[in-house]
Amino acid sequence: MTMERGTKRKRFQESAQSVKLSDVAALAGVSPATASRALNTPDKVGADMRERVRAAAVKLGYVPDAAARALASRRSRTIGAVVPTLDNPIFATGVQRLESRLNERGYALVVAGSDYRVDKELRQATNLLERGIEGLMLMGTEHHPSLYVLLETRGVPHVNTWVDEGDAAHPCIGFDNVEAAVRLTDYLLDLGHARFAMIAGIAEGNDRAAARAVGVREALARRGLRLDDGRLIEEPYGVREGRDGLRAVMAGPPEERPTAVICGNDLLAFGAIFEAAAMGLDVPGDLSVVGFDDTELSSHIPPGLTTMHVPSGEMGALAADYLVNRIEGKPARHRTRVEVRLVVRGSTAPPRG
Amino acid sequence: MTMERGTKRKRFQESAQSVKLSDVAALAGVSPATASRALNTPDKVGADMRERVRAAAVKLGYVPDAAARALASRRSRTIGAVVPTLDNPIFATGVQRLESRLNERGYALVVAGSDYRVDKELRQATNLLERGIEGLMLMGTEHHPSLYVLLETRGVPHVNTWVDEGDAAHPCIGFDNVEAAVRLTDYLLDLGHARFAMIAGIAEGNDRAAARAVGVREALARRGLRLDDGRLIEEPYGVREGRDGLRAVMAGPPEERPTAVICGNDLLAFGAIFEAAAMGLDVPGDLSVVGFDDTELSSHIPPGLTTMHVPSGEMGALAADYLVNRIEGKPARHRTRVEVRLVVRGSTAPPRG
DNA sequence: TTGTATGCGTTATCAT
DNA sequence: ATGATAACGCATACAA
Repeated sequence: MTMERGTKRKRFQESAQSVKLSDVAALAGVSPATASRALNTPDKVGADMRERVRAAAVKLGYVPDAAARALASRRSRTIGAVVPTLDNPIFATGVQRLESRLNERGYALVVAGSDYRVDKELRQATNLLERGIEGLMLMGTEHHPSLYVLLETRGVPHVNTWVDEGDAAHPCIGFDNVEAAVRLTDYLLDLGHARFAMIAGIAEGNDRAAARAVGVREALARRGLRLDDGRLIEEPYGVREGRDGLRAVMAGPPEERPTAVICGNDLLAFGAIFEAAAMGLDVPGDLSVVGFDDTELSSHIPPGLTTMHVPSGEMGALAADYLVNRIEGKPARHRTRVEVRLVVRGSTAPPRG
Repeated sequence: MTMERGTKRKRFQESAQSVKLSDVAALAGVSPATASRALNTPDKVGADMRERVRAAAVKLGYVPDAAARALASRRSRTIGAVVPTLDNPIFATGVQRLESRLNERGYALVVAGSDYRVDKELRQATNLLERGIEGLMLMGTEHHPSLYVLLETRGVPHVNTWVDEGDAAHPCIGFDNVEAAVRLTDYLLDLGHARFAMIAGIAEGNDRAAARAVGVREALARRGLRLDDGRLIEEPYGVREGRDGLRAVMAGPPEERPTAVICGNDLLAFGAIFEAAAMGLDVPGDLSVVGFDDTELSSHIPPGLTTMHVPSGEMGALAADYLVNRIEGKPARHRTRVEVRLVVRGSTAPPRG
């Protein structure tokens, strides 16, 4: 007994098989090649043809297979982003705008988190690269060396955001964190403050946090001042941590305490403000507090947080445009600086005396 | 003159050609099939073979082509999420944990935003589907009808999060927003409040926001109370909007004003608290304010926000597990409820009198 | 355990 | 302007 089989049969999983381009072509009575053209490059095909194919596609509910398309065209129309975490609202805003702009340009976004660790960042980026991303958005300038060679090797465009690399070693969209911190500190110095403390972010694995601390020290040094022992503490970005941090840097006899506390970001500053209140300290009467980033709450929280505004969303959108332009061979600025600006609100005042 | 040509040559773009599996196989002196197995299913191959291939892969810097792999295996190891926006920190946290868990399980995440619009949600989901996602996380229960048929047709697992669908029409991970709002309102009622106002989220395109308003009304109705004219206002989620909202619902003569304001989420509640202070109202002395979600700031902001805690991160992680389990044929609970709990802090007090 | 052959669905080359 | 047809790089059914 001979077993007859069709020439074509499903070989692997039977798959709730969806309609493919050849089905559309068949229904429209054209070749797959023409169907492909009708759908992707409508102007390179006759008007009637175009419509027949389109109609067939709609009728069958045709959905192109991205994998096949990517394999054949070597284009995934997907870009990747690896960010420290989405838990910081300021990063979330950046990713939000990145996706939004990417979407407008016809690209999808794959995100991955690094937890502020260069090794995990490398793993995640490798992962995304394997998945065929055509561009990569990174945060900061401090990356695993292997990451750059990987990117170079595969010829995948990338941008470092939240930083402005003076040597232009890599494409970047951002600002000089050192200089921004200097400006913030200068503002406080000009107000007359002389005793400072800083609640910084964790420098390890976070060049922006490190740079901000450097900027503060630099500005103080220029005026012959410094952060005394115990007046600089590093904390993970968070409100709870800001409270802890404030308590730590306010240790010691009242007359030696700082009159101004500079926080590595606004979350820390919120915590510092809350803790100051809990300690019976008046902000800005007894203590000035400044932050960094400028989140939605910063302008509303009493007494209003003086902070350095960082255009997070703008950087996300610019990163999207940069990457897509590079991918599509359009002109793209290698280095673009965004404006950070000091926003003065109620949390600062000249020291008494 | 005859033009001789090699049997194999590059046909399309010359492409900074990366090394492919066959290269690795050649170097290792095995067939591509064996190389594939050595890399993907190490246990189905000899130990020495395994090592030789691995070494060759490393030496050549082999990076698999996800598109080809996806096409051949019909597996992308990618899941998608379409969320209203990443700008709400509570959503960002959910996505963060989703990605984190997905990563642990070997999957990547593609995110897209819907801006609270079902039509955009459909477009985005379609997009992700075309890109080969194997699972989809959605928020809420109100989706475009076509979305469900699409998902059904392609046989792609999905979950609705932030909701608990009583009829179990679709897989879900979340809680009953109506009931949660009832509990929150009951708490206020038990305290003795009798004049209420609500600053709700925009119900259009947001079933969670709508459900919360329903819950508030329901709880009030059970005690013979209601939201008087002008005491219910819808605002987009935001601090600024919370301020505006408070001003609106506090209109009228003092003796008719509400003693309790229920906010659709914590951002609105923050705004309400700030605006109350600006109006010279003491919270909770003159006015009780409650929120919904419980963000990082809620426990720190003076006087402490009474709110319904929503385990956003947990839902993200559970969604990841659900989707991956479904994809990999492992058992997965169709409907899982997460616990929301009332967190009482300083922003509420019995009305005077 | 390993090799051989084929097909995944699409785009692009070439000829018409 | 349209149609054949060969890759794209990999994983799998099947034979050995």
